[in-house]
Amino acid sequence: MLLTPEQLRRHFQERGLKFTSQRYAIYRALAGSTEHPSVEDLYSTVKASYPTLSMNTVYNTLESLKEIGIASEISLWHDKARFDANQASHHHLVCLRCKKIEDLYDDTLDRLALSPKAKHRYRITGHRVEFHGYCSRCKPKMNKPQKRR
Amino acid sequence: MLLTPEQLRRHFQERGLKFTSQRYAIYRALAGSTEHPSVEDLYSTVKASYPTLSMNTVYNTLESLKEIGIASEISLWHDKARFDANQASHHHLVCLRCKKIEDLYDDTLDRLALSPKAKHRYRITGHRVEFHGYCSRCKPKMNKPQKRR
DNA sequence: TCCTAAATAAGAATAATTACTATTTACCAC
DNA sequence: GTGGTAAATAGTAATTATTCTTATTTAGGA
Ligand SMILES: [Mn+2]
Ligand SMILES: [Mn+2]
Ligand SMILES: [Zn+2]
Ligand SMILES: [Zn+2]
Repeated sequence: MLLTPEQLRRHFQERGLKFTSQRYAIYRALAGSTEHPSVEDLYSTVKASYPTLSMNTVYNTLESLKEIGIASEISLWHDKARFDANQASHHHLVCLRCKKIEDLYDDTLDRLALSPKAKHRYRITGHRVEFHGYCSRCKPKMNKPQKRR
Repeated sequence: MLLTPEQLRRHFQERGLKFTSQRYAIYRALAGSTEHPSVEDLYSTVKASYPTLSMNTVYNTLESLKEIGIASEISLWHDKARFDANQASHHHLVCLRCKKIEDLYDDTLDRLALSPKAKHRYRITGHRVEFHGYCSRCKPKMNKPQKRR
C-alpha cells in the first residue's frame, strides 16, 4: 500500500516534479495515517525528523500529491463557509472551478442509509451527497484554475 | 416560503433570542438567494440598507438561524483542509463535534449517479457522501460544543 | 562536475473567523 | 409608558489558516 521511495520518485518524475526527502516524509506521514490529517498535523509529525521543515513545503507537497493523484483533499469547502436557507431535503452539485453550488433534488439520495453494521458506530444525524464537476460555463476552462474571489 | 417578520420573531423568541431588524434583513438576504451565499456576500447585500452593519452581526445571526433550524451551513469543512492518501473508492463518517473522520466502504454509495435529466448540466467528475453524527466518545456530550483545537 | 529550474525555508501578507468591549436596544416587569 | 437588564450590535483587535515573496539550496539532467 505504502509506496517505496523509488515508486514515489517515478510518480513525481513522470509529472516533471522533483523528488525530495521532505516529500517522501510528508507522503509517508499522510499515507501512514487513518486520521485524515490536516496540514498542521503533517507539519508537526514530519518536523520531528526535519527540524527545518516549513509549512510551505507541506502545502506544496500536498498540492503535488493531489496532482499526481495519490492523495486527495477531503474538504472541498475549507476556503469559506457557505449557507443555505433551503431546508427542504436536497443535495448539491458543485463546480470545482467557480465554486457555484446548485441544488439537486433526488429522493433516492435522500433515502440513503448506513449499512446496519456501520450504524452502531455513530449516532447519525444526517447525510449529504455532493456531486462534483464543472458547470457549463467552466467546462471549457477545466484546466485553467480560477483565482480566489 | 419566506417567513414574515412576525413568524421569524416567533422562532427567535421561542429560543429566548431577541429579534432585530438586522437579523430579519440578513435572513431575507439568505432566504431570497439561491446562490448559497458566503458571509461576505450577505454582508455586502445587507450593508446597502444597514450601513453600520458589522461582520460580527452577520456571523452571529447565522449562528442563531442555524440554532433555530431555518438555515444551515453547507460547508462542514471550511475550518481547515483535511487530506487522505486512501485512493480506494470510499466515503466518510464525520463527527460533528470532534471532527473525527472515519472511512466508510459501501458499494451502493460508490455507484450513485445523477438522474439523466440533471446529468447534462455539469460535467461530473465524482461524488462524495458524508454521513454526519456523533462518534461514540462524543455521543454523551452532543450539546457541549468543543473548543477549537 | 556544472547548470538551471524547481523546491525549500523563513518570514511577510492576506483572508476568514473569532474575541473583546463600549454602546445601544429588545423585551420584560412594573 | 418607564425603567432595568441582559443580549445584540458595531467597531476594532486578535487569531488562525492559507498564500505570497525572496533568498538559498538542491535534484536531476547535460
Ligand atoms: Mn441548497
Ligand atoms: Mn478516507
Ligand atoms: Zn463553474
Ligand atoms: Zn467525536
